[in-house]
Amino acid sequence: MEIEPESCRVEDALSILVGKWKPIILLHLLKEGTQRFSELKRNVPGITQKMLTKQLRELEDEDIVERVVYPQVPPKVEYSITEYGKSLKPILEAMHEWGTKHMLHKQQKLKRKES
Amino acid sequence: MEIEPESCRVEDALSILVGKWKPIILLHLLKEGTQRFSELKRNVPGITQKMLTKQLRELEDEDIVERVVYPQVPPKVEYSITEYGKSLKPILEAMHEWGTKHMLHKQQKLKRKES
DNA sequence: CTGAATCCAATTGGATACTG
DNA sequence: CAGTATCCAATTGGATTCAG
Repeated sequence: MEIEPESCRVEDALSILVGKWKPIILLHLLKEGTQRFSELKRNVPGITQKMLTKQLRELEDEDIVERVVYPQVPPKVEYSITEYGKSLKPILEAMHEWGTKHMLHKQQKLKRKES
Repeated sequence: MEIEPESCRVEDALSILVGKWKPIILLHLLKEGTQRFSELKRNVPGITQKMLTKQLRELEDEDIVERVVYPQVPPKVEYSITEYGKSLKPILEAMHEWGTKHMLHKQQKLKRKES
């Protein structure tokens, strides 16, 4: 089946995934299930609080991620993938698979250049 | 199958597709086959010469697009998707399909808010 | 613990003019 | 026709500080 360029919705899916940390955040939530803010922060090396908050908010706005606040002191906030969000899993897997092959492709290209 | 977040290659695939005009350029090349620079420019409404050049160069660097220059005056340059580049097609289709559903999802969410 | 606010650097995209 | 070059605006990401 052909996609008509005029009615292309690739960008709409793309915009959900772009953001320096979104794929890895999603993978963690898919793998470990519900996680607290601090757990995610620990699991995603290098991310700052601001960025983690921002990326989670954007995913929440698109109904990909659910945020549950426990009104207690100190605060406890849990994040998880929604059922709807899980529909992204095949796409993430396809991209991971393609990306893995592409890394090999680039390595081989580099080797050809060297010799 | 689970993707280990530590070895995630989603970003690598993502980086090929990101860029304001890349998906639509790829769709045109997939649909119409080989196209001249000026044809692409006409087919992608709103794009500037600079942007078209830049996006095509980036796709070429990743071996997704092939560029053939005919040494004549006035110049003629043809672009096409490589065989390797065609391996992206299933991903583009999956994203288009997901994106289409996501637009509906958002519309319905909006309607629920209104009522 | 979770996050908002501020300030700044880097990247990306666009308008325009010029060229072989 | 198919670019390059320059300048500028917008967006994105990061470091740091403050707060309930």
